[in-house]
Amino acid sequence: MPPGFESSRYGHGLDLGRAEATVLFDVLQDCAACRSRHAFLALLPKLGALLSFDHALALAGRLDRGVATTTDCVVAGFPEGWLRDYAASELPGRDALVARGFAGRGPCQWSDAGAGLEEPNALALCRDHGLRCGHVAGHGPLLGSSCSLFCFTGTRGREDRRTAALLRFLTPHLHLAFQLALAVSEPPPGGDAGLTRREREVLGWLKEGKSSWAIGMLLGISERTANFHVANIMRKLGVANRAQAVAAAIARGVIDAG
Amino acid sequence: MPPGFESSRYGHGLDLGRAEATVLFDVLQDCAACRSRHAFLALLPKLGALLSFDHALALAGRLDRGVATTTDCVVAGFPEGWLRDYAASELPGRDALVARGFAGRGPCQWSDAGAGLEEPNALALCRDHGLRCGHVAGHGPLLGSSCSLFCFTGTRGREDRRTAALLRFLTPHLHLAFQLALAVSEPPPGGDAGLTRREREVLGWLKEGKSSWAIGMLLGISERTANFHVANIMRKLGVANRAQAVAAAIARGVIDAG
DNA sequence: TGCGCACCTGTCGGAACTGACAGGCCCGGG
DNA sequence: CCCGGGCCTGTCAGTTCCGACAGGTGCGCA
Repeated sequence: MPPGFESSRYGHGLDLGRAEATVLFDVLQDCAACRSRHAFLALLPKLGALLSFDHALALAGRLDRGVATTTDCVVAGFPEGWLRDYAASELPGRDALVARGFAGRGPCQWSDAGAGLEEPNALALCRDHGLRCGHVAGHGPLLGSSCSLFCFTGTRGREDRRTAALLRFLTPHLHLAFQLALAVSEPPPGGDAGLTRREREVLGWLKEGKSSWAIGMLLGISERTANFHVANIMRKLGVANRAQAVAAAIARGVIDAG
Repeated sequence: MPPGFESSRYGHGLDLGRAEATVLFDVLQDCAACRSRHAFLALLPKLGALLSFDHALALAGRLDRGVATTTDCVVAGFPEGWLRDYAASELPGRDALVARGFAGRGPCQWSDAGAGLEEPNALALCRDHGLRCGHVAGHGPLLGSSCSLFCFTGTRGREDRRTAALLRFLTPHLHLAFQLALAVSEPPPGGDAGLTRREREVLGWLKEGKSSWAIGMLLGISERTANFHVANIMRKLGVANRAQAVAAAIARGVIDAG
């Protein structure tokens, strides 16, 4: 009998009631179906039944040698004042909470964040704005190179091990949902750009660093024809050279990075 | 009160018992934490408690103008004979079940697959090998361009609407788990290849199709120095030219396709 | 039968890339 | 203090790319 069965409640270590289990299933379904910023935004309030918070914030970005760079964000109900003060502060780019989140070091809550959290961080600013409780959880890069950070805060809220366990469970799903939302919300302009099979084939060899002559050999056509295909590829993708063509083709999913 | 609460069982439309709900949570946690083919393989048997099957198969590939190409697969317990016969048949590359799955057209089971499913497909072959029940579910490209297909079959098994609903719920999570497993199981050789900040900066402009002269302008250095950085990038990545450098950098996650 | 399209081939010249030479400045660690 | 590394600059020769010219074949469709 699996360990979870010993408890009268559900989820390994999550200690969920029946209503919460149903909400969680709902949220997980939404996570996998998240295809826009709006869908992601709509997903956040549902978490309120599980985590109990007033405001939520999701950041996407990168962590490079300990320095966190934010590239995108979705805000759900954070106070205007807080946002303004945060932007005006020295925090953006140096917030230790963000760096910790992007590193995927596990959830962290206001009550335990004080100890062991480097300065500067947004904790004091949150308390100044009356956001007395909160959780931050993040995730490192997964399918792609982008990290995520999720912050749930407000005047009330539970800060216990159960909530931490729930966040630990949810964060990877939220990360994937967020990445999906951001990836799909900016759809590649023009899909596959109407590239022909031959042109995709040529792109595949361009990606491998082959010269026109080599591509001609590989495809059994003349070097000139390989050049002809490359020119058409560049024209259709609207790019200036082969390097950009490869990047654009990968970005649009015409070929994969492999 | 959300609709799910009206039922004495859990999950919107999934109609799960307590034990099944716990298994499902467990599986979902594993999905988000899946980092290797082995982890994905270990995840499949757990589904047995929910779907009841003997053999499982996961395919990754692409769908191009209705033609499915399989690039990778993970097999859990399929009979040797079946695999041999399938490989020897005309099916690989033309199996309508695979094409349907890669198109993400929703789960499909043996009992209803006969009607409306194009030929050729693997159904007859499965029945020949005594695999009398089964489900196929697939998913289109999500974070990346790769599609997934999951096949659960055996001599026994439920083929009802509840199982279909469960598969519909699970498939996106399985797809992401599978993509994660494949993406991470072949780690980029050498990580960031020891590229310096400047070199990553140059790569970012290469990706945009800038010439050496333009990169020099943009970075406030001479054209020659830009060339110097490009040469070092190509040497470190072990590639032949800029186009391949861009592809390799994206594949390794040094820069993103953006 | 004509039309569009994918695919193929050729030449030419200027621009860009690639690799190898040789050197300079600045900074941190042994 | 020297050494290594990141970063910067230069020259030179050979290769490759890129755009624009002008064509040919085969296939499906109206």
